[in-house]
Amino acid sequence: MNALETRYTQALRQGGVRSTIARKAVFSALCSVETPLSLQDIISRVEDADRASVYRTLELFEKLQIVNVILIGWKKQFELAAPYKSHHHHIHCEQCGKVISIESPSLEKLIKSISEQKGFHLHRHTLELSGCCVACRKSDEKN
Amino acid sequence: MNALETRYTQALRQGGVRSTIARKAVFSALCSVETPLSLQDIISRVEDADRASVYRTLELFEKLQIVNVILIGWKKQFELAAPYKSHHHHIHCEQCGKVISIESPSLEKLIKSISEQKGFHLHRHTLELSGCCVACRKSDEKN
DNA sequence: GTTACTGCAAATTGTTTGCAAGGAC
DNA sequence: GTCCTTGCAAACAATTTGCAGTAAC
Repeated sequence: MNALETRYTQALRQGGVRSTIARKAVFSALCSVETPLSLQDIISRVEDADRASVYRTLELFEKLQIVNVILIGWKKQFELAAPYKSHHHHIHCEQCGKVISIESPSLEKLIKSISEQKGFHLHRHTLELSGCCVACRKSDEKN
Repeated sequence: MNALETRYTQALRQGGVRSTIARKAVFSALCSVETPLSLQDIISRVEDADRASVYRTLELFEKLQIVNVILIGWKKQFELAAPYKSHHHHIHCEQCGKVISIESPSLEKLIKSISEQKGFHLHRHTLELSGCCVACRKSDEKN
């Protein structure tokens, strides 16, 4: 069992819930990819758990802050939250669908200070950018 | 017809689509509120349009950049985009559900410069914060 | 052994589609 | 008058729920 898995098991225990095969399967599916997955993606990758359990598991994981829900285009997608995966955001190309990650300490600092100004204690946040990548702009010029 | 409606009508024309009663009804519903609305909210507020038309209309509005789709908690929600409504983001309280708006030029500047660094031409972006507001923190302390 | 969790199947809710009729231009 | 758009109803897909059996602790 690696460090991530240990941390995951502890998180469940601290949340007062059991560590089960179905939950582990969902966690592993999310661990095995770099990009976010939709609910249907996860359901089709996870043989060891029923559809209903995947729904229940993701809802739980979101409460326990094991995963983040994000909206890419029109689709809700899931990915591991920090500290299971480093904290980051995404920018996705509307033309080719490519998704790349963004990490920016100064951005994080600014977001935190804005929420404090508003009197909030910040728990989580999501930022999604979309536009057109270099490659697509170049191929557009050619045509 | 006010300035917003004129702009809206022009946007449809420029998009090469017709200005219809159903579309106007959806637009008006979004104009009449301050906070974002879910699909079901919109369907129930709009008497003049069928469910199916609301779906088709929102898809169109998103393409034409008349509305933005955002994720608040688990729910996809819609609201008017700039310039129909000033560009802003949200912070919502996980306890009482209150949603307040955020406008920050320095944040916008930073986001723009980050996407340029990544070689992207930015079309749109969403930022959603969530946490706990002052009021809820105070009432928690009492209990 | 106890009780939380799961899978299954059914119920419910959300979304999309085809097509004839109606409305915008 | 043309053809885009709508409403309707039906098909389809996604999500939730109840419950008996199973597995975690």
